[in-house]
Amino acid sequence: MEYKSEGYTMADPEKKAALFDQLARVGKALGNGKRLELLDLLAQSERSVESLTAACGLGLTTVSAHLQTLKAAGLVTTRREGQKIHYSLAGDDVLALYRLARDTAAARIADVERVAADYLGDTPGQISRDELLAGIGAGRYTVLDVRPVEEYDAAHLPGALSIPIDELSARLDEIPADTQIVAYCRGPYCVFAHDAVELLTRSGRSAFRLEDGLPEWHAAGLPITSAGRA
Amino acid sequence: MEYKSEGYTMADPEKKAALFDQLARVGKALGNGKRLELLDLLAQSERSVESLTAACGLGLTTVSAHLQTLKAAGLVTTRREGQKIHYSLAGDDVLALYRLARDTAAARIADVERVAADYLGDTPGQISRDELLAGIGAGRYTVLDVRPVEEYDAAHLPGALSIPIDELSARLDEIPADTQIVAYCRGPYCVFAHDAVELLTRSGRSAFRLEDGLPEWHAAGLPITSAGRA
DNA sequence: TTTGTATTCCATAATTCCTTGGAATACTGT
DNA sequence: ACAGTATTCCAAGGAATTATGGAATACAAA
Repeated sequence: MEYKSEGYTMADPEKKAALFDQLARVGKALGNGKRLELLDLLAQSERSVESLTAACGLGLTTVSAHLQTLKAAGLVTTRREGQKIHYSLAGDDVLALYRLARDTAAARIADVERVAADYLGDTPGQISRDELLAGIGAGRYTVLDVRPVEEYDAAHLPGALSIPIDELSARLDEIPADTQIVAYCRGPYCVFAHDAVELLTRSGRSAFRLEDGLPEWHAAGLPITSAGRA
Repeated sequence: MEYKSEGYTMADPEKKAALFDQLARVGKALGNGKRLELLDLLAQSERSVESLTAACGLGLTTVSAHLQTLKAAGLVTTRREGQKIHYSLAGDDVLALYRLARDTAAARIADVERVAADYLGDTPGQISRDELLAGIGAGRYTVLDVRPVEEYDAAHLPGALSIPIDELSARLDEIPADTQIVAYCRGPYCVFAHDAVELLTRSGRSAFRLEDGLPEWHAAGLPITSAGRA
């Protein structure tokens, strides 16, 4: 019994529990794999419920319910345009929170590495943001964005070429010859750049994967190009 | 149907789900009020299961189960000493994660403010870390640590005086006369400093609350005094 | 106003989480 | 070895979460 009962006036333990239960709502929102997938998508660009549904393998109403949970936790906001409602991250602090939770899991849970390797396959040659920045200055690389066009349109690395991964094999000739290629995608747990590098390498090109995706580039304070809407 | 089906080779959605489920384990661990209370305590100092049980109003086995969850998520580690097992945060990154989740909730969920006010009572006069640092240099303040002695022993602000909140009314005479008092405790959602300031003010002293607690001071990279064990 | 579409609300079943006593385990200290 | 203590494991009931169709809502477009 090291600790006294702290019984000078004794703060109400029910009120304390109510407070921490409220604070836990953010954790709860982060505590579901499908919701993390949704956040990962929203970290790229705002998207409608329908579009998110198509991308994550759940029913429409289920996705809507998850989005309600995220919204109630203050992690996402909505904007109406025409008859669609576009969800987006509520701010850069939310992106930071998502990344920190994800990276903490990766750093401290041994299983993550195993499951990630199982999903992503072999790790291709990678370069860091710093290496890419240096290489861009020297004109050494062609930077390739292999995400869906909508995400490229929302924001992309300056000077990046957009060829979505599912069109890559048919559009190889658009990539300047005799350059090294650096492909990037949504982030460290996105398969697109892995697959792109594999395909490019099989086609005889010299290709690398940027070790992080666009959200991490943005979070690092590096410049991005965004079309800006209308 | 904005997004193509991404069906070039189609990564296995089950493996993707398995990966994000793993990443979600950290969020799950943060998604329970009682576990947040435990983290808040562990942010002060390492503690045994028994000691945590006394402090949080749950059964021993319940606390043990929560600690297992936190440990499985990699957020805490254990150290045996004698017959007790001491739990502590796994690292400063875990503290950063806890703080970011908590502060995000506070910033983005309106209810938090209301429930916090209900628990903490009236907000006393507060000063920031910067103001305190400036004032210490000028010898203007007596810094008062009102947490339990064990937490003070683990780490405290340089030069702070230790008087636990439940002994404060009996030990008022230990506080140097004719100085302003700055009381601090576990953090923004701890009542101790609120109560201390109220008691001191009623006793005719000039007292303020440091707006954050020791963990935030430490996280800001400011110096602390720790006894070091043994 | 009417029609059509995107999204949310509701009810429900399957699953997982929380809490708890009692039993089992892993040590320490003698 | 033996007794004692701190902690974890186990089983079980109750509560909360998740996924899902069908109905209701909130708009926009005509």
